[in-house]
Amino acid sequence: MADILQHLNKEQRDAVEAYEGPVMVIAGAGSGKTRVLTYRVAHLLNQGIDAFRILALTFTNKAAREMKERILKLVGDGNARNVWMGTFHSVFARVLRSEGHRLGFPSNFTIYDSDDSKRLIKTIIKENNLDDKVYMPNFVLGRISAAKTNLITAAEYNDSFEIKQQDTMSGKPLLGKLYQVYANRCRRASAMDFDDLLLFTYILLRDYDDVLVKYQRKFQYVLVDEYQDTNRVQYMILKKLVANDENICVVGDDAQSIYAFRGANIQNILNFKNDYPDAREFKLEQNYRSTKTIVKAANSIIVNNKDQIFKEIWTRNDEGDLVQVMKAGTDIEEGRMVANAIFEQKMNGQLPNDAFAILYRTNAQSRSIEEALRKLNIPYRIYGGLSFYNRKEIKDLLAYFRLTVNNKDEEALKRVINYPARGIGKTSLQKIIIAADQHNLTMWDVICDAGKYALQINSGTLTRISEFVTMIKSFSVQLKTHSAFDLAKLITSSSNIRKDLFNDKSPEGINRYENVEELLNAIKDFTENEREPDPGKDDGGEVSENANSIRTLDEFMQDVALLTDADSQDKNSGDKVTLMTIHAAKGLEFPHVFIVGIEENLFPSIQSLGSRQDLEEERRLFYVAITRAEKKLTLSYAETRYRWGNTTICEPSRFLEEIDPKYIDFPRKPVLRIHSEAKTTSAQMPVPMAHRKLKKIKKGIVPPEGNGGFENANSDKIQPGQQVEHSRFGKGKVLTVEGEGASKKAAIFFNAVGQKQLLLKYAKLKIL
DNA sequence: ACCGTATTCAGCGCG
DNA sequence: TGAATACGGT
Repeated sequence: MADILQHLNKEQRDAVEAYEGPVMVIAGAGSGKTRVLTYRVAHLLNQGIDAFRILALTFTNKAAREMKERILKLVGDGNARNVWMGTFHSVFARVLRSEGHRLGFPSNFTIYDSDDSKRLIKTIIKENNLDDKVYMPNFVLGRISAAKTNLITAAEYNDSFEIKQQDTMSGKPLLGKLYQVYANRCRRASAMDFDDLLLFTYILLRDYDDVLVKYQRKFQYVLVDEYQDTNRVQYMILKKLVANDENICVVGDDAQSIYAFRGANIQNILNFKNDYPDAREFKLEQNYRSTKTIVKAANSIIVNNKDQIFKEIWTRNDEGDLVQVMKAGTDIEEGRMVANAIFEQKMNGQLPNDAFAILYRTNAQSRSIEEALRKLNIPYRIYGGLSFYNRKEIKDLLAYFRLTVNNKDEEALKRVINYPARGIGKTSLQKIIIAADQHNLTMWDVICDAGKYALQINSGTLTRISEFVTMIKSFSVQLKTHSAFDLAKLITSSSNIRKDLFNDKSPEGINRYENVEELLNAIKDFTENEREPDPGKDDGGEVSENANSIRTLDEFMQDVALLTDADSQDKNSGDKVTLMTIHAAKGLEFPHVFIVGIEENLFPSIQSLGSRQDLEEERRLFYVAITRAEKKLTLSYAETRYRWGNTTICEPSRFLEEIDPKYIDFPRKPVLRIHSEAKTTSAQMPVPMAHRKLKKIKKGIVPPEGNGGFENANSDKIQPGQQVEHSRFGKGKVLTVEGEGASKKAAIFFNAVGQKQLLLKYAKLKIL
């Protein structure tokens, strides 16, 4: 048992063995981060520490599940099952179910997903007769979310003179009011949004000593994965939880922080040592994933960032192939080149499809790639599209379940009161909402007693409303007496959802019907499977009070809001090429990786060019993308790209120049690559012509190509000793020139940014 | 109440 | 371009 540590290298072992006190592990890409976490938990268990006292927080549910499996394998006995493991949201949602009553929330509170939040905020904006061009729902939600993430409640938001002034100056003085109304509505509906799960947890720990003490005792050892992507409220929760023993271990990589745009605070990792002066820090710098070439290429990119913890990732793996760069005329051609390259590499290496991943910056880029793959009959799977739980039919059915569990859930009520159509239309609904507001009641209260509120709804509609209420009530009373599956089945039929979907015989309709069946199957599985031991019950927790009783629908609904596609996705995986955004690829690895669309204004994204921080986040994103590759990395860019219905001219990304050219294999001539397609398409001919024509049209929008004397045509003339000026790096001196033709490169020392290796083919240099 | 047409918008997305 | 929503006519 003790020799599990033999599987670890020195640094990993040190990090695992230092199990008391604050520890930070800076784990470079592919350095065995997950390994350290799993072994650390295993090690804690082997030290005799009670599994119920260990809390491991992960970034996704999937990561939690996988980690749990690995630990179970390592430790052997089932004890590891009792470790609290999950995302911040799922763990603290459970805490809130048992403690939330102190804040006025019942244990059956609903969790609003972002869709619910958006509908609600839209409703509120409309109710207040505000212009949704000024108060754009997404923007308003963003503000509210940011406030919650930074521990600012609605009351505090409205009390803050500074915030008020800021909002007034930006022409949106009513943001505070909207926040307040939104919060009131959530509360009235006994609902929390995702941010509330964290904010209320923090408030609970801050204001209720007994709660704080209870959970400090419960969570004696806390581990946090992907610490670089935690935000302020998560940070504060952790700080509260571990304040006594400081047995906290955070694992992360500042170089892979890619979620600052939604509030992740990279300072959490950079400041860890200030927060915990006794903290021990371990760096995992040996990469086990990628070839030397890939590791070094990645390093040469990330050094361009200023904000980072110094580390040097290295590997004992083979040198490997050079990073291949492909240049395409158009996005269509880029797709073809990638598909052809995969086809070739598959043949040459006898590789399965799932050895390949194609990563892109934006979802919109997947289309041209998909088409090309389809033409070559290469099976693929796209991640990040509409997830199962986001489908309309699933949400509709879940809304019935939600309303059954929590009658106050207004977003659910609005969703299903007239679906399937039962003649309770928009106007009637509006009247109900107004009455609810006037009497400060929930919509449910109003429709329960519809006669009482002088709604001015005609009697036929009133009858239908009362039938609806009766139906939902009949579901609610069966919650505790029927299994989740039985009740779900009943609801599906009694609500007429089953009939409604069954009658639709279009292919989409059939698909929807099947999806509903699939959800019911999932509930059946849930009903039949044993309940996980619930560590939420007081210490020990082995025997929960209902251990032998049936599993009910409200139990099922507790988990479902926090599930995502990841759960339903892996089972039907099969041998397919993976297509996903780089964000979605975090934490994954593939033998062969293609990163497409490496162009200025796309990657880095045009929105990131304004600030150094944003640009550095894009660079980290590129770093993450590169480090997904194990064996071979291929980068591609197109000279023109169809975007928003227009063809735009593209320049290769600055990131391409930043890669040390000695790791790059240069663009192949498109002619070589598309010959196999020559007979099936005529697209290659028009390309250059269309290209030229568009250049003229777009001249005003696209950065001038001449670039004020910054040409790359004069690469022949560049010689050591010359003073040159670069369009971005400024003035510098040429140190060496090597290579020939396309691979000709120069080492140049720039006054502003230091020494750079530049590929003269790309570099826009002016000789001074 | 419902359906077809006009308009708008377009970055990544954990829970 | 095309998806999602708002609007206006029946």
